[in-house]
Order: sequence, then C-alpha cells, then structure tokens
Amino acid sequence: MGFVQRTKTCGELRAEHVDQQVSLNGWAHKVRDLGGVLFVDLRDRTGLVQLTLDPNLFPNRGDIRAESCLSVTGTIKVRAEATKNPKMSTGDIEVIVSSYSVLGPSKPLPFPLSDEDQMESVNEELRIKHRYLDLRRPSMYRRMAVRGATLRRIRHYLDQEKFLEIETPIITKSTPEGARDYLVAYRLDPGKWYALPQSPQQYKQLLMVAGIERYYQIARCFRDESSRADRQPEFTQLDLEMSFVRQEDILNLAEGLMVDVVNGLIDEFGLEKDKVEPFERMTYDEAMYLYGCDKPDLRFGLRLFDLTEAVRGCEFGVFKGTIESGGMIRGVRFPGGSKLSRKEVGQLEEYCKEFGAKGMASIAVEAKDNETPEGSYVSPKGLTVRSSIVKFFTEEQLDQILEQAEAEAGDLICIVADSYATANSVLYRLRLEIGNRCGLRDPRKLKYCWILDFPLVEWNAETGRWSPSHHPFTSPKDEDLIYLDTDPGRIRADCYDMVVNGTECASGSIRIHQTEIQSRIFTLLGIDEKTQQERFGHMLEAFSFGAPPHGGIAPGIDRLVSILTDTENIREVIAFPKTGNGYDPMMDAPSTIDAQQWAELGLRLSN
RNA sequence: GCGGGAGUAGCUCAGUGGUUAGAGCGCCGGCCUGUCACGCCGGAGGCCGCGGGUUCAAGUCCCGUCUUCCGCGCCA
Repeated sequence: MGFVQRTKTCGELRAEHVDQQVSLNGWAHKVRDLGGVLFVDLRDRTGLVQLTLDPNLFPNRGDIRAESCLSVTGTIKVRAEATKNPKMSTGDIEVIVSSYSVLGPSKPLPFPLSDEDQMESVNEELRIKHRYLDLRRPSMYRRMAVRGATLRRIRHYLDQEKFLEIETPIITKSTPEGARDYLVAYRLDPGKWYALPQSPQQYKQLLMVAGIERYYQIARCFRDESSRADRQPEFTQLDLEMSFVRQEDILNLAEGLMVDVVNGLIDEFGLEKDKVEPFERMTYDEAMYLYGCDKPDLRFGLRLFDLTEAVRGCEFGVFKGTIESGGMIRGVRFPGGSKLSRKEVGQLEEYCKEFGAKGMASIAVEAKDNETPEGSYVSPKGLTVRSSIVKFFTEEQLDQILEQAEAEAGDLICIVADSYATANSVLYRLRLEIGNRCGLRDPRKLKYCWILDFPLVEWNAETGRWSPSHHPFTSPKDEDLIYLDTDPGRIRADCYDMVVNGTECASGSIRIHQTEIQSRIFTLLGIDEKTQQERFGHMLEAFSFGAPPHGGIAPGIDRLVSILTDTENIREVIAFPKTGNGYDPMMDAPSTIDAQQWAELGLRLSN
C-alpha cells in the first residue's frame, strides 16, 4: 500500500526544525475541534506533537478521530509565545498540516487512552482483552521498553562474561515432584504426555555435563498453580549455570550482573531509584530470627526481638503456657503505635490472627511526664508503660522487655506467643504492615541482600516426607553430609536467594554432580530406586560420565521489571498477560477443540 | 480448596426497599479561529453480571452461581 512515510518522529521535533517540511506517521491521540481551527495531538512511540489544520483546506476532517492511524505532511512553525505548552517537550512548535491521509480508521474506543490518570482505574480484564490498545499508552510502552532494555543489558553483560545463550525445549517431560505441570498430549502414542518446563533446570545441568561451562537463557517457565499479583502461569527467568565454580563465584557474578543492569537502567530511563549498593548477606537462620522470614525487607529496621528469657517465670498465663510447651515469646515494635486507640490495636490483633496467631499482646510505651500516675513503673531510661498485661511482670522483667525491644517513647510493643515458626510468620507480616503504616518502605530504595545456608530439606507433615527446600538437585554442604542418615533436617545446602525490598528475586544453588550423592538425596526424599530411574535416570547416568562441579541461579525478570517500574503486579510488565484463572480474554484461551482433534489425540472426557 | 472487595450507560462511578435508575467523560447533531482536561447548546444510549427466592413493591434484602481483583493454602 502506498502511503507517505515519516521523515521525522513526533517526539523529536523542536524549534530548531522551524520551517522544515516533515512527514509523520502515528495515531491521533487527542482531537480538539474549535471550528475555525482543528488541533490534533499526533502520537508515535517517541512522543506527542500538536498538528494544526485549517478547516478551509480540509472540509471533511471528520475522519480524524481518536486513535485513527495517520500519515501527515506539514511545516514546522514556532508557536506564538502565549500559545506554547510547557507541559509538552514539543510544546514550543506545531505542525501546520498541508496534507494527511487516514491509514487506519478507528471505531470509538472501549476505554479512553488519552488520559493516563483515568486509566489506572479501568477494569483490567477489559484492558487485557484489548491489550493492543492498552499497549499504545505511553506508560505501557515505557514498561515494555524497560523490560526490553533489561534483557538487552543482561545479554550484553553475560556476553562479556563469556556466557553462551542456548535454547532448551519447551515440550519436555513431566516432573511431578514440583509444581503442577502444564501437559501436552502426544498424538503418536495416545496416553503419553509432554509437559511444559517449570524451569530448564535439568537441561542446564546436562549442558554443564556437556562441557558448555557457561550457559544462560531468557527462559519461559510454566507452572499450573494459582496466580497472585506477582505470579503468572507463564513467567520469564534469566536462567544461568556455570561449571567449575563455588558458591562465592556465582554470588559475585549474579551480584555484579544485577548491579550493572539495574544501575544502567536507572540511568537510561531516569528511574526514580537510588543506585544499588553492594548486597548485604545473612544466613537463613539469621533472617528467620531477625525478620521472621527468608526474604526480609531491609529498607527499614524494626527487627524482631525475643522476650522468652525476659519474661520467663512471669505470671501471665498465655506466656507461661507457651514457654512451658516449648514456644517462644517474640515481638516487634511499632513506632508511634502508642497513640493507637483500643479499637485500632484490636484491628492489629485481628491482622495477626489472619496469619495464624492466637492473639497479640501489646505494651504502649511513653516518656514519664507530669500526667504519669504516682507509683507507676518507670524504667531506668525514664519510660513508662501502659498495658493490660503489665501487672503480670516484675520491674526487672519490664526493664528487660524494654531493653530487648529497644523501645522508645511512643512505641507500641507488639508481642506474639507461639511456636517459633508461627510467631515468626505472624511477626514477619506485622513488621511489613508497620513498615507500610510508618512510611518506611521507601519506593526510591532498592535494598538487595543474599540469604545463604538454607536447610537442604524440610519436613512435610502432610506427606510425612522430607521435601527439598529448593529442589532435589541442590548440593548439601560437604561438612553437613554426615547428618544425611541421622538428622537430615540439620543439613545446610549450598543454596542462596537474592532478595530485594522483601521480594525473592533470584534463587540458586550449587548442584549435586555425583551419581551416588544424587541417588542418596532422592532416597531421602522418598523416591525409590525404580522411580529414580524412571524419572531421573538420564541425570544419574549423565553424572557418571565425568560431570563437572557446577551451579547456577535464576533471577525472575517479571518481578525485577515490576519493581523497577513501580507497578503493583507483574501483569503490568507483561505484554499479553492472563487473568487470575489463567484465562486470556483477548485470545479467548483456553478454548474447546474440535472433534477431530479429540480423536487424533485418542482423548475423551470421562463424564 | 478458603477468606475479603467488586460487578449499574462505551469508560469511571453515585444510587436510604417506594414515581419514568442518575452524574462526569466518551459517542451523535449544531455552534465556535489558539486550544492543549477547549468551550457552549441539544440528543441517543440501561437484561442494574446471571438464576432463584422474600415482598404489595427489589439495582437495593436472602440463597445460589459466574467473572474479576487482593490475600491464604498451593507455588520441589
């Protein structure tokens, strides 16, 4: 089709182009018809520029509607001073149109595109159904651009580090140990199935056996589990693996990569973020003790503290009972929380109960002043306390509580008595809630850390088996191998998570590369030798042909880009996402298949 | 599988059991030569998600169901 191709882009036009004749291609972003003059904001991916049309030249201008695709030719003019628009980067000039053609007319839109503020509240399913329109918005284009640049920078960095990009199969073998697989029927032998990969884990290890030494892939992964704001049925990971390395080598490579990529993106896009600093490190045990979780948000302090020893022997029944049954008394402080009403404290307690707490005790801390009643407890630092449980403690115990909590005037000390695991899980969430309320989770900050020395396996009470805390190919630490037969829960793994702002953003490990150890781990996990051969025989055999020590890591791309672009959910950084039920409203997938397809696959529904 | 929020015009949302269900934006028609959230006048547009029930009367109350968002379980 013949049409006038652009000689310039909309966003690049400036006063220096005055009197030049230009041709532009783009979309009518906004039309303002004043009768005697018609203004059109023309948009392409570089930006907006105002077109000015004389209605005497174009009596049939009604075909220029919002989101029509246009080709325009005209002359750049500098606007009169009073009519310049300082809000537009092209606002000093306008294009006096001499001719135009509509390349693609547009029907009225299902939702408005010209007002970015209003878009925030448009029904998301509708946006996804018309994603080709939604993506026209400058803010969506920018997110896609940040994502594209992320991949470009990753490739550039890893190329310099002598990595080889290799593609691994998308139709592969089901591995039912992990998440639920997406299955693909096999036509030539009905009853057999492929699965889509949950990750390229086994392939990349086999590439190490194959002598590739340094591999990476921008890998699509598939998991048939329920969605969340940060989880989609298919998602993208940077999958990488290295041979002849120790844990330290991978941490250094991944940290160097992340710092380079993120800081580069901050510069390239002017992201409102402080530059990334060298990562903190802590062990899994430290993270659990200090933050109650393995993915702490380090943008703020408010570490959890332990009051078990401080209150031991107190008369408060709940604490007493918990300690006697082997539980712990743990807490977190809420700066400014002493001002909360009884009702607000009650809501905080309800919040804790949602996550499994039986209750939440609290102590309000104030500085002693003239209104403090005679005979009240006053700490050595001049603090006084207000709580329904104060009466159960001696002054020494109160001193200890305030000290452990590092309490300050105005704090509310929030206390949960439960098992170590439950108290942690509750206080981890409460700490984040307090961080939100106190405005401590600064969106400018990117606080990365490494969590190290995860346990190799965790006891799963439901199945009555040990299950891997990472995956079954993770290498135990050499020095902990002695516990394999006696106390598996005590084995630590060469396993590490990269965490940013309370989100796990990468996970990796040194892998097992010896057949014998791999087989023993499978056995520990309750996989008998026959099943090992059926499911993992290829791995066990491969390791018997000179497998190198190797390990790797897999940073999630969606979450990374989501954090960098300050979006609430990862759908905002995925071009064509699915809804929470894994539905694609645009393609109407999944869909039925016709009778011939059923027959070819030898399938029928059982009911 | 579970808990919470939402579903009313193309979009965003009001709507106390009681006339003919409204507003802003958009759309259609008319007017308008400096707008950039253009303005002014007029108009069209509704299975109030769907199915039952209570009631003289249901957008509104009850039950069920579907879709969607957030979270829990799940996600080796």
